[in-house]
Amino acid sequence: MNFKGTLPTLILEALERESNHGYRIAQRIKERSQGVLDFKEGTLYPALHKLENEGLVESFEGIEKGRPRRYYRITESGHGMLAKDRAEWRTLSRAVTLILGEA
Amino acid sequence: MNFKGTLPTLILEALERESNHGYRIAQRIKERSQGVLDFKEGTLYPALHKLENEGLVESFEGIEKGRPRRYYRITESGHGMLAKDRAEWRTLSRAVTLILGEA
DNA sequence: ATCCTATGCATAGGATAACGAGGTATTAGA
DNA sequence: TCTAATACCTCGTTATCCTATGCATAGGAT
Repeated sequence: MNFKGTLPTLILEALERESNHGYRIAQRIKERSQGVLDFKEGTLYPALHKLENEGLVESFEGIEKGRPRRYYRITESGHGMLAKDRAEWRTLSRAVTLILGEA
Repeated sequence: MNFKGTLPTLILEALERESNHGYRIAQRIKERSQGVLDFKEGTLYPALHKLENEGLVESFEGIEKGRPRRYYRITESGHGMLAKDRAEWRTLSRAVTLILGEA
């Protein structure tokens, strides 16, 4: 089960405190949502590349367990975008909840 | 500003108490969300036709101010779907709010 | 020793949702 | 008379997500 349009925001949130690599970001989203949100790899990696193209995240190479990993870190503009996205999420979710009934 | 994937649910909700025609449904969604949600006609009518194809709403012809209008009413299965959609909305919005922070 | 699962990254093809732009037509008011 | 609002509709484009697939390695089970 997933929520269209929220993935970029959730990725930025995942990178807010610490840099991470793609696979771990996806796991983190799943865990933090208690298994509800589960974005697939075919969705995650293109989204990550897009965020990088837009300058909202940067990637660098790291090594974990002797093997190369592609790590991502959030940029300045990424922090700004996250703040906007959070505000937008609140506005929209309140609007829908207003109509469908209290959560 | 809009929320991908919520339109069918919002349409069903709009028809829950009273039948209505397309244009009025869109206005209702906008009003009830205090102007936040604003689905365009190019989105609304195809969504309405799809719901009809799926048997979740039925249409009939009515007359308002001497001119024909296409009215929609929610069906039995439409009510069932609305209940499911409401539950799903709560699950998903809670999951996202859990990650992004309280509304 | 081999197989499966999980990890980890990536792309291709298809479905769906929404948007903008355009078309048609009527009514009410300036 | 012209414009805005009402009312319905379709088409082409873009974005998002999914499934399927490919490649590769590590660790545990058989």
